[in-house]
Amino acid sequence: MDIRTRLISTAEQLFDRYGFTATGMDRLTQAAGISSRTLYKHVGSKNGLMAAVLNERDRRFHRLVGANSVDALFEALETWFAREGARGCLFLRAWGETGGGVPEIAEAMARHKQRLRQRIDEIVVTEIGRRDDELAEAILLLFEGATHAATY
Amino acid sequence: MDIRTRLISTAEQLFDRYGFTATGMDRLTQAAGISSRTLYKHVGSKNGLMAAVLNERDRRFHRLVGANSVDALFEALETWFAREGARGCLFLRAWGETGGGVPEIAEAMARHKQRLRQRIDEIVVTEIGRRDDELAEAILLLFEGATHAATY
DNA sequence: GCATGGGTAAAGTGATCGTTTTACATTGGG
DNA sequence: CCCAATGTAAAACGATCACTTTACCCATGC
Repeated sequence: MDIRTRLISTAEQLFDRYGFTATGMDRLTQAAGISSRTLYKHVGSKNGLMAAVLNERDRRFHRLVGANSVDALFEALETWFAREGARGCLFLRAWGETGGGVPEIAEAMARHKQRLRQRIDEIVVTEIGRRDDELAEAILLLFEGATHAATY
Repeated sequence: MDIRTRLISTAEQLFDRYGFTATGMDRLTQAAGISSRTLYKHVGSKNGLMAAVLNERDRRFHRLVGANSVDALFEALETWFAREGARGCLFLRAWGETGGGVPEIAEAMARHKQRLRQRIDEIVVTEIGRRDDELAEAILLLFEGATHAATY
């Protein structure tokens, strides 16, 4: 596997499982099996790594959630939980742990949520044949609620 | 104001605003205007402080959410946001930042979520005159969804 | 045939972490 | 009157933080 891919995938697991701030770079390099020098050549900084992890997760998320029905959307979410566990939205968690003060992370989170909302808008259109902002909002709330309630 | 109260209320604000792990004890003692020795006499450790903050927040939360209609429940939530801002569920955030590995924190979070569910069960009974687990679950999802979607 | 790019290992940077310790004020009750 | 409780200020604790540096290895390609 490509070094950068392995790094980001390892980091995603550790960040998700133990938290961003609580996960140190030493633990990260050791788990990924690379030297710290290589890590910094690839992602520049811890914040850079966090942003890279989020952006990669966003791509993977939207690959899974490509369905065009509400049922399929929530089935995809359950598949995600079964595969990777449910510990809340990693984007919100990253944003919260950094106090919203890291631009690259705040942007990654904003982009992700915007795309999620767009995806739901599209699903609503294919389901009922027209836009419906209130319906889309309700589905978004249920989706977000399921994401977080699944942790307990 | 009582020292312990001031400490816990200050800590709640800083934890909420900047994250638990990212908030150091120096910053905390300085903001609360007490010495670190006094802090440790009162709460024992940082984990103890986090648990104390969560338990105090749980009490405050249920004092606000004492309503007995669904509308009043969500109005209370909006009041909460207006007063303190919306940065996601502080219990889930604490649990996530500690990887679920601190018993006092995991228990505080479990207790809070259990009480929330009970509160919703009671509201359902007063609204429709009988228990309805599926309805309660749906309301819980919407509540959890609103809590987190309000951050963006 | 050797320069170059991409990797490793490991020590070192200064800062900051949570926590404890030392030494000293203040204050209320027996 | 003094003892015990409760507070402060400030230094010190070792550990760990994110990150950089030094020195070296090894392949690939001109």
